[in-house]
Amino acid sequence: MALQIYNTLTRRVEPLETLIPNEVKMYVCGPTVYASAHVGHAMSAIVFDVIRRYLEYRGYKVLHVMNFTDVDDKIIVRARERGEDPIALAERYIEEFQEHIQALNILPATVYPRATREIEGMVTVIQDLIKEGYAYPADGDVYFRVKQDHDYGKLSGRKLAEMHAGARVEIDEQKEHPMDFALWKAAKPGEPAWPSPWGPGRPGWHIECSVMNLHHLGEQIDIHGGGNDLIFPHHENEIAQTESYTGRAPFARYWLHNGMLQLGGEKMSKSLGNLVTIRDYLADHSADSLRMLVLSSQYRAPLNFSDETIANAERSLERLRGALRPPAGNQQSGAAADALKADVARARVAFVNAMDDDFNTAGALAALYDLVRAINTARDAEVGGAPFAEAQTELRELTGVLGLTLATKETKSQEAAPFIDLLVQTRLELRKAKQYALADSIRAGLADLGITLEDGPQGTTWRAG
RNA sequence: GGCGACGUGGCCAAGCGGUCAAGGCAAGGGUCUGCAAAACCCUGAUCGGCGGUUCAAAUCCGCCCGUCGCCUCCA
Repeated sequence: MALQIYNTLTRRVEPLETLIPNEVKMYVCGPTVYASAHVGHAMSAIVFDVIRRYLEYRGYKVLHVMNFTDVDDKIIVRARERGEDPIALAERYIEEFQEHIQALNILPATVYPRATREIEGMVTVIQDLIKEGYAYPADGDVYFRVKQDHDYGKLSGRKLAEMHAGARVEIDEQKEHPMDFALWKAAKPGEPAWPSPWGPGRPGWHIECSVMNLHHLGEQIDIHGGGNDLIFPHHENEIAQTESYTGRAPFARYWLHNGMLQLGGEKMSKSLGNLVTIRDYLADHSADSLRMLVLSSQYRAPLNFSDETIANAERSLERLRGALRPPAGNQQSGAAADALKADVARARVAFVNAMDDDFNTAGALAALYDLVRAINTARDAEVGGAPFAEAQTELRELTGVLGLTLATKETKSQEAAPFIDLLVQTRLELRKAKQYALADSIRAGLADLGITLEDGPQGTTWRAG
C-alpha cells in the first residue's frame, strides 16, 4: 500500500507521487517574527516534523525548506513601539525560534531562507509579472492583477465574483480590482526599504514565499504546508503569482494544512492574545508532552489545548516510557518469546498502515500501545535477552519516527542519585526487619520529593516523577 | 451571507457499507505485594437529531441543531 495524503487543492486523499522518485521537495510556511512564538506555532512545526520524519522512514530524501518572514508591517510597528531596529528585532525572534525548534526535538530544515535576503529575486519576479501583464505598478506600489489569473481561487474554493459580494474587502483607489494584492509596498519615511524600479519599498507578504520556493526548490514542488489559516489569502496568492510567473501548474502537487490549536474554545493567536508561549510551556512541561498532544489527534483537525488534554498526554507518555524498563528475566525462547516477536512484527505493520493513511498518528499510537502491552506481558513472563531487547528497540525506533524522545526526568536527579540509593538501601534493611512503618515513611518522604519507589521481585527501583 | 472542516463512552481518539464499534487517560473490580507502586486481566458507548438509500450504515444522501477555521494580519 502506498502513502496517501489529503490534498487541500483537490479536497481528496491521494497517493503520494513525487516529481523525482524517492525525493520530496517540501516547503512549510514559518512564522512572521515579531513576537515570541506560541504553542500553536509549535504544533504546526511538530506536525510537519512528523510528516518529514515519516517520509524519511519510508525511504524518501526530503528537501525541507522553512522560511522566516522577517520584514512586514507588524514587525515595523512593534519595532517602533520599542524604539528598536526592525531587522534586529526580527533577528532576535528568529534566534529564539530556532532554540525552540531544537528544544522541541524538531529536525532542522534543509534551508531557513529569510525574506530580507531574497529581495533581489523578488524584484526580478515582480518585473517579469508586470511585463507579462499579471501585475501593475501604482504610485510606488505594485499589485497583482487577479483578473488576469483565470483560475484564481482554486485552492480555497472561492470565486472572484462571490468575494466581491462579501463586501468585506476594502476599497482601495489604487487597485483595479478590490482583490488585487500587493507584491511591492512603497516605503513610508523611516521604514526599512530596498531599492526597486518603483522606488524604495519592501516586498508584499505572498511574493516572498513564491520567490524562496523558486530559489531553493524550483518551479514545481511536491508538498507545500502550513496552518489552515494560510489557505486564503496567502497560499491562494502564492499559487497565483508562481503559476503566472512560471507558466507551469501545479506549483505544488500537494497542499497540506494543519488545524488550529484551540485555547478556551477559540484559535490561539497573537492577534487574539489568548496564547501560551513555547517558552512558558517548556518551563513547566516536557517537549514530549506537547508532541504527544499533537500526535493524539488528526493533524487537520482543531486541537484543544487545556490542562486536561496536556495531563492526558503526559500520562500517555508514561505508558510508553514504562515499556522501556529493563527485563525481569532471561527467557530467550519459548512461547512467550515467540509471542513477543510476532507482536513486534504486527505492531510495525499496523504502525505503517496507520501512518500511510494521511499520517494517522492516533492510529499509529494505538499500534505502539499494543507493542507496549506485548513488551510488558513478556517482561512478566520473564522474557529477556535478544527478543526483549529487539522489541524495545522497535518501540524506540517507531516512537523516534514520531519524534518522541521518551527521555525520563532522571537525568535531573543525577546528583541526588547516590543519596536516594542510600535511602533505598536503608529502607530495604528496615523491610527485612519488618520495620514497615519506618520503611513506609521513607517511601512517603521520597514521594514528596518527587521520587517514586517500586518494590519488585528483583529489588527496589526508583524513578523521578 | 459564502467556502471548508467537524460532532463516536467522563476526557482524548481510531473507524471510510457487513465478524464483539480499536487504543490511551480517568473510574470500578481482580491477580501480584507486608502495604503500596508498576504490570497484567475484567467491566462501560449503537456512534448530535430527524428522515432516506440498501439485504445491511457510525460509515452513503437530504434536512435540522451545534462547534471550529477562513473570507482582514495570522502556524
